Amino acid sequence: MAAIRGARERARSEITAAIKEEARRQLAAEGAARLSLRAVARELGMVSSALYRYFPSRDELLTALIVDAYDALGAAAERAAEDAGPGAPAERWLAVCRAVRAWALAHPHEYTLLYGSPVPGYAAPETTNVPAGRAAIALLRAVGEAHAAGTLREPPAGSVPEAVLRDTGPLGEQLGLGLPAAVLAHAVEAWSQLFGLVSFEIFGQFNRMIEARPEFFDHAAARLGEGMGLPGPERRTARA
Amino acid sequence: MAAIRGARERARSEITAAIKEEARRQLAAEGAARLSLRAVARELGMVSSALYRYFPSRDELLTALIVDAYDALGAAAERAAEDAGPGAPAERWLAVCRAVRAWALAHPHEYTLLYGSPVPGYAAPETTNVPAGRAAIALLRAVGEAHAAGTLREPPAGSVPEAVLRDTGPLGEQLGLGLPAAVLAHAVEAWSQLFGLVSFEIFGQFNRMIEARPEFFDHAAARLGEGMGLPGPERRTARA
DNA sequence: GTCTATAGCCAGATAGAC
DNA sequence: GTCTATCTGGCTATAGAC
Repeated sequence: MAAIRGARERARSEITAAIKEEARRQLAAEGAARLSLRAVARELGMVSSALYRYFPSRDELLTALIVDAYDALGAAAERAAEDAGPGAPAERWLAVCRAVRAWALAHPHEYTLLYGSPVPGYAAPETTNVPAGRAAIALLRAVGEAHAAGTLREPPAGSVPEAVLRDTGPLGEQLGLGLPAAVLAHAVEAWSQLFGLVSFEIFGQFNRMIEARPEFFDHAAARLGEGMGLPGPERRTARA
Repeated sequence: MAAIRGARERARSEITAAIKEEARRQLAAEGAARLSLRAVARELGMVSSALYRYFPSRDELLTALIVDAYDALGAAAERAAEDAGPGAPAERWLAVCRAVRAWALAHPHEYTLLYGSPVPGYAAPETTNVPAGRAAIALLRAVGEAHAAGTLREPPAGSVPEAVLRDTGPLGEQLGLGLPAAVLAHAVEAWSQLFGLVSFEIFGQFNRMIEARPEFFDHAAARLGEGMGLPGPERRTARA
């Protein structure tokens, strides 16, 4: 009985995985807005109604794809942060930035699902919030480490508007990384700007303009880190 | 005869405008990927085949919408640059940034058409290139002015990778704004980062995180200008 | 330029047999 | 859990009358 349930559950999870895999292929070909349960079923040799046993609606399938993608991106970011090791926040920042870009280039359609245009008529449920935060937190840790070590150049007092601090203050407490509101404001700016760089590359805005994209990205991402106050490579030893 | 042709052409351009207007409404409701000639025709009380007299295919209609949107954004950016007047590049930079954001907020679905996910199966023709450049050029003029006035803090020699300079050098000559390759590299970085800020706001990534969005944007955009070497407001008089 | 009609497709979702 | 069948709607695009 237990064995049967085990076999059934394994079959179920294998079919679920196959559905998601095929759906990701369709994401590439048609885009999220035109993801079709019927087409997925057709490609898998199933009949469309059978799919409803695995995903109760098209939107649930979309949500599953989104959660998977956020988790994959988050895992890539966390791995890069760990590999970079502690003690060199600017290097770690850059490593995580590179990991984000590398993941986006390797999975452009999933990146598009996360950071491209919203899908009309679809609203992501709250369950996507935690996976969505993973990559951001991996980036913020590099800043948090520099702050904790006292090597972070902090924003001049009064330079960040009060209204913004009222947003980032509570956010910082919620994150629990010990980041002051002004630093977090700069970090959120850098975070969104980082995704501007990646999105422009993924969405083709650099076509016939920038060909040296890895170099361009590295340079821009490193400058983002500096702008946030991370100690530059040349300054690190002088301060340490 | 001439009057008849005039009337016919007026009717034609009025219908063309009505089609585009309705198509923009659909863009909002369904997204570019699901823009449907039939639905547009239905809403206008026309029959779908009649639309083909105005736009030979769905893609041509999409191209027309894209060109119109780039032109509207470019015009808004140029107007902001003119209103800001010469002599204060940082203010002009900020004014154009604000104009880009304001246009995006006022026309989120057209912004999405331009800077969101690519539409699967659609490739924009070359005719979109010139309109696409207008907003970027309006931004670059602020930098060019500071450079011409000698108030621009230029990137340290050797700080921008050679491979990037090989891209931005020819690009700068093509633009004819007299910008050195290294400055243009920083400008392209800032340009893409600016759109990162706008896209995150338009696409909802700041929901339940940043509420003071105008202040947040102004602060970030001004810092982008500073990072590009534009003279800060406090430094301007000291240098002039 | 607009119409009807048509070809040849596609979709999400449900009912009920097995 | 999968199947057939069905409902109800959608689409691009073309042919040919008017």
